Amino acid sequence: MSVTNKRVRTKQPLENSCPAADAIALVGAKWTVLIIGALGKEGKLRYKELQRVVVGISQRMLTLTLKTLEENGLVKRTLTPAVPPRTDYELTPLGRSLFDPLEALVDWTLENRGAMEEARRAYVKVATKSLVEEKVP
Amino acid sequence: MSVTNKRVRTKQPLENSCPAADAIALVGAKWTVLIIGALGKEGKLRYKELQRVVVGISQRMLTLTLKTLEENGLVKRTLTPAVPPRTDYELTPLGRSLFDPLEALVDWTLENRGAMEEARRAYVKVATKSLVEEKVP
DNA sequence: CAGGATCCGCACAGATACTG
DNA sequence: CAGTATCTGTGCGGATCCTG
Repeated sequence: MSVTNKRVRTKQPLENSCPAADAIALVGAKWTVLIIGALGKEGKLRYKELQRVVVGISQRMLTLTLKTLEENGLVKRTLTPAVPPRTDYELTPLGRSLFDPLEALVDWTLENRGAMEEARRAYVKVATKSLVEEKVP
Repeated sequence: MSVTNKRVRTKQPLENSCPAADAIALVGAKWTVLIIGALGKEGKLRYKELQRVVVGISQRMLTLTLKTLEENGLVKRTLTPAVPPRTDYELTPLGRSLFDPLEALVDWTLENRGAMEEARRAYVKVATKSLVEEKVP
């Protein structure tokens, strides 16, 4: 195939459930959120800069996700042919309109991350209680 | 293991990237969005009702996702022992607070679904143009 | 520098059958 | 009814090497 590999989120076998299930899957995808976030805050970025900002992403996933985002009209790719080739990525108006609701979601997770972790530890405690209280009298 | 299988979103090898990357992964997961959405709109629902509302979900994913959501304090499970066993699920205050930003995201996808599809078709057109214009003169 | 191509593990998720 | 247990495939995603 022409791209590094297959597309991200290609499968959409459950159109019947929610009509936007696949769109949610794309929009809520891990790297999508981080890339849109990066481009939304930093503005226009080159390939390498994105790779540095979005820590931990592999070249493959960066290229792949960017390609998918470009395909869906969320990101604009500007190729400047030069001796060292230069490619800039920026949000389209559509991509920028996604930034706000996405940031709201990110803000939520940042605020309630602690509460979730606390709930998780509390859950583990009760779950293992019946076992613990016999093994550790 | 005590649960049907392994947990959803168990791996989190990239804590270093964004501190909320895993939380985003959980919160943005396909079934999470649909279940929170269902419980947010319908209120308290039983297991079977959820399975009917969230069309296309398997018993496994329903149980698994609910378990994860309960573990993270987003969903409260109320078990009523009876002749036909009855289990109700509802959002916790934390879960309800997630509903708004999540709905904003869903609304965005519903509004811009068309624009994305259009961009996708336009993208395919230019991508295959060089091929098409020679094979179909 | 900005990707493309390929190999491959492993978690996600579906289908099915079985319990309390 | 409300789950659990198991077997299985599919494709996401990382690592590595290669090109214009």
